[in-house]
Amino acid sequence: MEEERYSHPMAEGLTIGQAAAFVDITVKTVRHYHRLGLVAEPERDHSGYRRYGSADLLRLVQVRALAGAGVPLAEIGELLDAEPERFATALDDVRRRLTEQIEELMGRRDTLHRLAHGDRALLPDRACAVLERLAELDFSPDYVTTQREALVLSRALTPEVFDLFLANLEHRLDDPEFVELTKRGWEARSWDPDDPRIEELASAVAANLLGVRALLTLPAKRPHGPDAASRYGVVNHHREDEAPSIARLNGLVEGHLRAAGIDIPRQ
Amino acid sequence: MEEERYSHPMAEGLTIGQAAAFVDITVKTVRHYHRLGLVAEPERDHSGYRRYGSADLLRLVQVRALAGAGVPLAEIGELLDAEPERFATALDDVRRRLTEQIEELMGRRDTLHRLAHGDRALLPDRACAVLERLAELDFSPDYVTTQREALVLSRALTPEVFDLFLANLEHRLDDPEFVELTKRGWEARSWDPDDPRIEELASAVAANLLGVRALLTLPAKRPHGPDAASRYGVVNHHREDEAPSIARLNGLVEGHLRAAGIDIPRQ
DNA sequence: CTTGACCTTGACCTTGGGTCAGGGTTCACG
DNA sequence: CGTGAACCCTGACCCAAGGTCAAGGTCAAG
Repeated sequence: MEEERYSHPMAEGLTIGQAAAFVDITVKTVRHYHRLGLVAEPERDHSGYRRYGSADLLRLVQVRALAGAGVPLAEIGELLDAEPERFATALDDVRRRLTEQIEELMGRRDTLHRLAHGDRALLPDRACAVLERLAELDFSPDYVTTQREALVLSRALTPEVFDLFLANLEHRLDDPEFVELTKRGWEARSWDPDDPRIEELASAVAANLLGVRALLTLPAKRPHGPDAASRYGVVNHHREDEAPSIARLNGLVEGHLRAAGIDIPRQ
Repeated sequence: MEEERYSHPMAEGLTIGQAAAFVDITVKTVRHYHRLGLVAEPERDHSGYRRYGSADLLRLVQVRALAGAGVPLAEIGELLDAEPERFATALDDVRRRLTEQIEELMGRRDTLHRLAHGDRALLPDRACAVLERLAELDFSPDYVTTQREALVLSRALTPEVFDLFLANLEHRLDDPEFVELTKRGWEARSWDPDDPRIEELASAVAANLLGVRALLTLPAKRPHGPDAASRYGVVNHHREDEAPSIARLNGLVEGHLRAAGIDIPRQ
């Protein structure tokens, strides 16, 4: 009776396809595990097919459970061959890693949520409020967008002056003259860079700004490092390339302010 | 003043390293995004360095937010260039995917938790209870292990007989004679396969089993397909290769049962 | 005797980058 | 006015964890 069992070549175990279905993975994955030495190669039958016995299947189940939990394949081998206590410790480790991953993903989901509902991902609430106020004051959407971008850049590149920038916007928006001058400045985008009205406007803007000198004073703790200047440059001259007239306007205003003793970084 | 800006080659924007630090990624990653066309290559300065302006930085921030949320890089490009409403829909989609991922990870963590606390990942509670009972009845740990493996295999490979297998164990463990015979059977592992005591033991075991014929009747719904026999074989002859005497004992018991009219699959 | 479903090996593709090699640029210090 | 450190450039290869394709052998059923 038993000899018959061994003389029947087909019954010596499961084929790779059956074994793979057993642990719910693909045939290719099983072979991958063999190549990595994670699961020993089983005996082959007379035609070269792998034949899986119970021990192989159990091993596959164990490997799959760990791999499915995110344990790198390279670690699974030694882990399964370790003593029970080390195994238990390692399992706990894996569980902690999983928990961390879950929390990180939840954080990302929140970020995305905020991204979907405006710019709350990139800017603090105070800045969002200012942007909403800009829209209420009937500034053009393009202007609001440009200011939003400038805020984002300032926050990231020159955090020391971000608060100053924000405070400026917050306070100046209460000043109807400033609002009016700024809207006119935005219209200047379409002017010729040599338009004489630009100089006039620059003088008016500078005078208005100089009305509250406290808001023009950079913090004593000036930024450091050789890239400080280029960071200022990126923020200060954001989008100027789109409108040369604006570049000229800004340059003139800066000149006025410097002439009045205000410390404005060059570039 | 402005000419000076443009005549100063170094101030035309941030270098790749500064830009990368800005969005908190590596230089290599930024270049990777360029190669994928996700972020347009910025202008180069006179020495061939990439120089990043505000628009580039904003784009990098957006790309990073999406990539960080798990959106495949290949999709990010068209997503960012899509109209706002399609973008919003896509964002919602991404959020759903993230939620799914989180739930899957939590499921894995649970699985791992059960894996760490015994075999509850692989076996139903009823089976775990039986295994605990085996330990209480003072069966050797090796025997318990072997039975556990047999249960796992049976559940996966021959689910139609798994319940029968389990019911058998549950009921027979109340029978002191069965317990005694089984322990003796386990000791037979170390006997010579030709030991005459094996035949004796096989008769006793068969007689005991035949005491409750209901537990020996396979379900009418027998398994299907050409691999049914090999599946039975794997379960029935699990670990026999380790002890030829056990193989002989099992064979003899099967013979007795068949002689008594019990339907036992061959192989 | 053919058909279709398996099995075998081997070589290359994928994603999101990391690492190495070989060379050019810029900057601050002495 | 060097010189060293810290950048930058390109290009080529490497990783996990498999997937896909190719070219052929094997098996059971009609």
